[in-house]
Amino acid sequence: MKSDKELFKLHAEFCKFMSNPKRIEILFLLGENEMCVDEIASSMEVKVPNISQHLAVMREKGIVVVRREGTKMYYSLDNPKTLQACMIMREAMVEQMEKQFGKIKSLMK
Amino acid sequence: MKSDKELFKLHAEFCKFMSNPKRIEILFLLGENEMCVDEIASSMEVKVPNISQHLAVMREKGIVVVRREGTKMYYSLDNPKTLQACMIMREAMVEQMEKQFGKIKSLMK
DNA sequence: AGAATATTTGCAAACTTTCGCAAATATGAA
DNA sequence: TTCATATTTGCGAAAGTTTGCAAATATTCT
Repeated sequence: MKSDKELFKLHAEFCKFMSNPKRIEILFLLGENEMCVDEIASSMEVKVPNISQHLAVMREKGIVVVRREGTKMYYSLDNPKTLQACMIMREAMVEQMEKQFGKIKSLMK
Repeated sequence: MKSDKELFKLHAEFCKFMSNPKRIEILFLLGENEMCVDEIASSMEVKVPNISQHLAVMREKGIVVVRREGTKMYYSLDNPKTLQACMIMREAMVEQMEKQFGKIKSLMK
């Protein structure tokens, strides 16, 4: 009863990382390759401190893990399920958009 | 290039509904049964206007659909994939917690 | 030790989210 | 039409998020 609420709260906290477009982009990037902070930042065309802050959020939740190599910090996904779930959400979104409009037609091709 | 960013933004907007524990609880409830607003509210022990606001968020994104029957509004999930993705996220979270701590032991049983 | 490179942290400003409460709206019945 | 029930909307306060920039820290190389 009480612990259900606690579990939904943890679940929402865990999912919060997906509520930001940059963090979703990071998730997809790291799904392909382990990358260091400035590689992610330059690949996304975003300032390094901002990326570092988003990575800190993802690290706290255990979405990404980090490995040091000299002065560089290499980030990668801790569990492929996070990306898998995120991809299914995207499928649901695309199906939803197809149902309602032709929104995607201009974006996807 | 530009449209990738646009797509990540839409994706994050779509996923935002999962960043709130009450909306996750609603998703799980509606996964079992179609329900009307005050059934959801009393089952969750939350005020009706608050539930109605969360349902409006989920309706906007196309997570839930609604059907009127007299004075009652019956809500249900539009696409089972949203619940499926949310469940995979929960599995990832539980696996993550198991890796790090014994957090779940006290909550799950 | 000092310089160079890579990353993180702190902080303030702007913006967004959540919630409770009262009021508005919609339907059905008397 | 008036009343009762069910749901939504508007609004304001409190709390939380995102970003940029400067400063702090960590590692390596000379």
